[in-house]
Parts: sequence; structure tokens; C-alpha cells
Amino acid sequence: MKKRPEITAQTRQNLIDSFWLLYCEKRIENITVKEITQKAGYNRGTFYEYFTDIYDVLEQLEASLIPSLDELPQFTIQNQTMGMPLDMLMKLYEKNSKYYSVLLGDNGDPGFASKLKTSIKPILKQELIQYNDLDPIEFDFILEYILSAMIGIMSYWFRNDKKLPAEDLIRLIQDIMTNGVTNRLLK
Amino acid sequence: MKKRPEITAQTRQNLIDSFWLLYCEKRIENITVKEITQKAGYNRGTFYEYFTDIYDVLEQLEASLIPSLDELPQFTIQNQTMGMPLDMLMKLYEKNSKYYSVLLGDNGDPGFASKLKTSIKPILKQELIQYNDLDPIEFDFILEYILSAMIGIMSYWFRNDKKLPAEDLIRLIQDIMTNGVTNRLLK
DNA sequence: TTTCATTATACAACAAGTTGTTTGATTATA
DNA sequence: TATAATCAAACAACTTGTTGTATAATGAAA
Repeated sequence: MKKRPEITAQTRQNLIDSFWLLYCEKRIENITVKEITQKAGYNRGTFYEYFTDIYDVLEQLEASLIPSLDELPQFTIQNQTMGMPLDMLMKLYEKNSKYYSVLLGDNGDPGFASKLKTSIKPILKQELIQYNDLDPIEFDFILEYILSAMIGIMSYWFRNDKKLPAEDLIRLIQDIMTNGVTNRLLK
Repeated sequence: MKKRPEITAQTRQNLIDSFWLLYCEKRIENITVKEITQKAGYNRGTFYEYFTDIYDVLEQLEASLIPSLDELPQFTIQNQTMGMPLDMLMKLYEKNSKYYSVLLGDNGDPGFASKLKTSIKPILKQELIQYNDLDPIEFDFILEYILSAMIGIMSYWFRNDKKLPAEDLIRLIQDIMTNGVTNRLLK
């Protein structure tokens, strides 16, 4: 198998691309193998040479979008001051916005947000753990809080065509994170 | 049709219940009408007397889980001090935890979180708008931030069998919201 | 270089299962 | 007894995953 990588890689990618076009339009459960292969110009059977089923396409695609530890921008308190994972997430999002805004949106995959959090948590943890003596459990909750908020607000930002200038958004989040949301809300 | 509401309401509920048992086990697209009606002890045709298709069941179920404006606990700055929507969401979640933890979980429906946010936002907005002079757009971002964080951390809490005592969780969130997350993280 | 067997790639056709609908028959209740 | 509620059976249309087959690129032998 796979003795002609240029060809199979191309076919694979064509199928993924067609899948993505459909995924942007409708829920995954309404996508058929027939549609994908027709759009890509292949026989339906060919699909099964590359994927076990439609969910396999999504999984493979998602896997390629989850940053591995070493390719994530290195994160230290020094270079990030307070920014926390803000920059990291921002860059990640920017780089893959085409996919992220859909996967993290209303018709996306709730599992993807989890995968993303899971991949980022260890990095933050490792760096932050030395600066506090929090109960590990409580620490996890705080991380979950931060990442949920960030992913939520970033998705909102992309969804709404970046109505707010990027600088304003960053300033806003940083302010909320350092001074609390209450102060900002109650003047 | 529907001249004997007691009976039809019961049937409807039985079908929804069976659907829910299956939904807790597997992805919605692998659920068949046959399975639902078999589990509930009805003929397959009966299903179509009540729902147009399987997604219709989920939609109807979700609709019953989204609080309407008037049934939401009234929220005022006075009685909530800083708590913001915390108590509100907490009670809502507690009341429907059986469904919320699944719908908001990894295999849930990403659209449900949106629906929930959309239903809560106006209430917060209405009450909070008078206490600040924020730019409306920025205001929306802050709301999105808060609700994403809250829903995220609450889901995490339920998913992990409430490892943290409820009081601790509430105190934690309130602290983060009033004093910022940074302070808590960096001792 | 040319030939030819190998095999990677893609295809067409298949059985099995689901969907949503329809028709007409059973219950049971009011 | 009239009819609401459910059931049984059958339907065409569609999707799925698999199997066996054709095409064409590859590389070793002549």
C-alpha cells in the first residue's frame, strides 16, 4: 500500500477538501460519502481506501489541527507577562481560522474544543505551577475557566467578523483577566 | 389528532426518554427510529406521529431545557451583589443537570450552548447596562466571555463528579471574577 | 530500451439496512 | 358505537460498507 505517495496524498487531500466544503454548509450527519466523492471526482469506493467512514475524515482533519507540544509557541511567564495563553491561542486561531471558526462554532464539534484544551493545558500547567501553591484540583478548574472563556470569546470574535479591532480585544481580555470582569462591568 | 392529551403526552414522553437513553450512549447519527420505538415499546410508525425525524426529538427536548425569560430566576444587582449570573446558571444547571451535562459535553450539541447563552444574555444585559457606559459591542464580548467561562467550568464540574465542594466552586468563581484570574494564579 | 509481470489505485456492482410514507387493521376508551 | 391511538406490513428511495474487477504506473529482466 501507498507506494505512490504523491498520488495518494493528493487524493486524500481532495477528499478532505470536499468533505470540508460540505461540513461548512451542513451538519456532519447529513453528509454522505457519495456527495464527498462526487464533489472530489472519485468513485465512492475510493473513499473507503482512505477513510473508514465520514467521522474518520473529521478525526484525521482535527488531529492535524491540534498543535503538538513542541510546535506550540514556547510559553514562559517572562515573555508573556500577564498575557497568559492569550497570544498562544490567538496565533493558533489565526493560523487555522478557516477550520477553527467552524469546528468551534454552532455546528462544529464540541469534542474539538476539549481536544484543544487538553493539548494546551499541560503547557500552561507546567509553567504556572511553580508560581503558586494552589490545590491541584482547584488549579485545573481555573485552567478550564480560562480556556473556556478564551475559546469562547475568540470564536465569538471570528464569528462576528472581528468587529472589534484585534488590539482592543487583547486589551479587553487582559484587563478582564488581571482586574476581574466585575470592575469592568460596573464601571 | 391529539384528542386525548394524557395519553399522547405520555407516549411522547416515553419516546423522548428512550431517545435520551440512546443519546447518552452514542452519537445521534447512529440512533435509529427503530431503536427508539423498540426501547419504548411502540411501533416504528408511531414515532412519526410525534416527530418528523430524530433531530426533531433533540430540538424539542432542547427547547424544553432553555429557560424562558419569565421563568428565569429574577436577577438584580441588589440580590446578587457580585455573583452575576452565577447563581442563576448554577440553579439552572442543577435543575437540569441530567441533560445539561450531556448536551454541553464532548458528544453533546454545540448549538445548545449557544441557545443557552442567547437566552440568558438579554437578562444580564438589561440589568447591567444601566451600571456602566460601555460600548455595546464591547459589552457583548464581555458577556460572551463570562458565559463561556461559566458554562465551561460548570460542565467541567459536573463531568468530574463535582470533585470540588459546591461552596468552594462558587467562592472560586466569584474570586476570579472580582479580582481577576491572574492574581489567583500567581499567588 | 523494450517487455512484461506486479500491484497501487480507482471503479462498478452487490447485499443489507434505514428512512419516511401509506394503507388498512386493531385496540381501547369515552 | 364512534373514534383516537397504535400497530402491522409494505413501499421506493437512499446510504452504507464490501467484494471482485479493470486500469495504469512501476521496475526488473531480457
